[in-house]
Amino acid sequence: MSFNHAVQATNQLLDALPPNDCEQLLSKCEHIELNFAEVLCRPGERISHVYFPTGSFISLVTPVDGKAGLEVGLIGNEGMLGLTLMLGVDLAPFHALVQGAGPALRMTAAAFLSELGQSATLQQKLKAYLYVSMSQLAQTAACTRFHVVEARLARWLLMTQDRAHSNYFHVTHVFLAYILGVRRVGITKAANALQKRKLISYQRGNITIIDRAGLEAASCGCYRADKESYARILG
Amino acid sequence: MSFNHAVQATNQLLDALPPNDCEQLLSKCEHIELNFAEVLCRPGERISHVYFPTGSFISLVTPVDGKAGLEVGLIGNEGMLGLTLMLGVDLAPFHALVQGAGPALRMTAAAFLSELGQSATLQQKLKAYLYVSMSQLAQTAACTRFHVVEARLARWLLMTQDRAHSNYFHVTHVFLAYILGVRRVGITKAANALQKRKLISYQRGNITIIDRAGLEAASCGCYRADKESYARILG
DNA sequence: TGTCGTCTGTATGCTAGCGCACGTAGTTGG
DNA sequence: CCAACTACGTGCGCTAGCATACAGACGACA
Repeated sequence: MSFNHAVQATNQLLDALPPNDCEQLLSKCEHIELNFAEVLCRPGERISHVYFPTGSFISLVTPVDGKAGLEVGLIGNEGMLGLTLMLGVDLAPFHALVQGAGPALRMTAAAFLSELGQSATLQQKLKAYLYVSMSQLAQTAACTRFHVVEARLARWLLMTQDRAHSNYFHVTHVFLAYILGVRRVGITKAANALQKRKLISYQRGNITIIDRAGLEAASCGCYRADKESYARILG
Repeated sequence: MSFNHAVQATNQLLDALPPNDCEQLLSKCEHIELNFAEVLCRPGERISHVYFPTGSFISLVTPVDGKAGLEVGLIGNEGMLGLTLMLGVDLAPFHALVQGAGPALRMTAAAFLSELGQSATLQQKLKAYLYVSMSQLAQTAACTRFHVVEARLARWLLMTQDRAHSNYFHVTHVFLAYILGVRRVGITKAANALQKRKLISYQRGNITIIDRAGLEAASCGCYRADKESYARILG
């Protein structure tokens, strides 16, 4: 089966820059391919590179009590990984793992910081993106506390569909359980419920979104809230 | 009963600045008194002032589904409110309400931004503080998901004791329930359990921490994690 | 001193999600 | 073609926390 990504050539943060800045930045980037489940950084470790996903997407997970975890961010071609470098701290705050394989642009931390000093527009954009990331982190915290697994799953599928730029992607129940901080069985039940309602189809990790509108209705308001937050600040 | 605050004269972020920068900043501040339960800003609204608590502390709450809420940050004299201004966005991301009455330093948003441009040290400190705030936000998200109310309450009491600079402070069960995103009855039970274990004493909103070490043992690891995060980045 | 409002304690029935264990269906590979 | 592995489905007993309701306790103030 083909993965059918409508791969985006570039990254929205970079696209928004003046042509000169953008070209300059691209000249410092290398094109790489991210592999599924690849770990790009671990909490507390040095950040060696920043990543601008183009056709891939990355999950930020905060580990808890050694074993469990909770996703606190999802980065597609609308964002970047390594943002915290611009706060003058070169330690990664979260676990970053590749959720959707595909192309990305990569840059060394040093090059990134140097470029950041050159382009005021880049700086401004990234600050805005950081603000949005914080808002979404808080939103996720609240969502995780108050909403049932089924709604949270629906939200996650929508967010992922947006970042995969495809109605098809691959992710197992075990993985989802880790991401959402619940048991695998909880995901199985929720996914089944969504499937019975003809919103998605699901077999051995291959997810297809069938009814996007229905899925939005099944999700909690957090999905919409996130989109609005993004649009208001970066739109 | 006296509130017995060992009131700190100043704010740690300001104290860490070179004397000149600090004086300059203080000259732009006004000394004010924050009242209990006072709302300093609402999500989506313009930020008019930034606040540096000295003897007071402030709770950041993200509202959810109109009614409920969840605390995503706690600001004492180790931090400040209005940090996001330095990201070039003048909209408040959260609800800020005064949790502990007392003195604070206040500055207009415009003055803050202007001063920020003058002092590189201030900028660097605040960026580091922002990084820590983000880490703690993620920690709170995970904590809220995985830890039981009793442990979360213990953590909150410790965090608050640190910021109140006193083993005595005032907060009702209803308030705590809102902050921790649980029912009031859940707080009642948890607080009772802690009281029976002689870790705190509690009557009509008047809390006294009796056994700090015991409380630390009763809390989840998140309290320690937060402190370590703060110490590593800002210590 | 009584009354009212605020704060805390307790009871009952309910549900989402947990831990554990086992069963089943596709997939891969010798 | 069989074995091993991966991924999904189900069942059972359990617990934390939910919603609601009501009762007692303390304090302020008339």
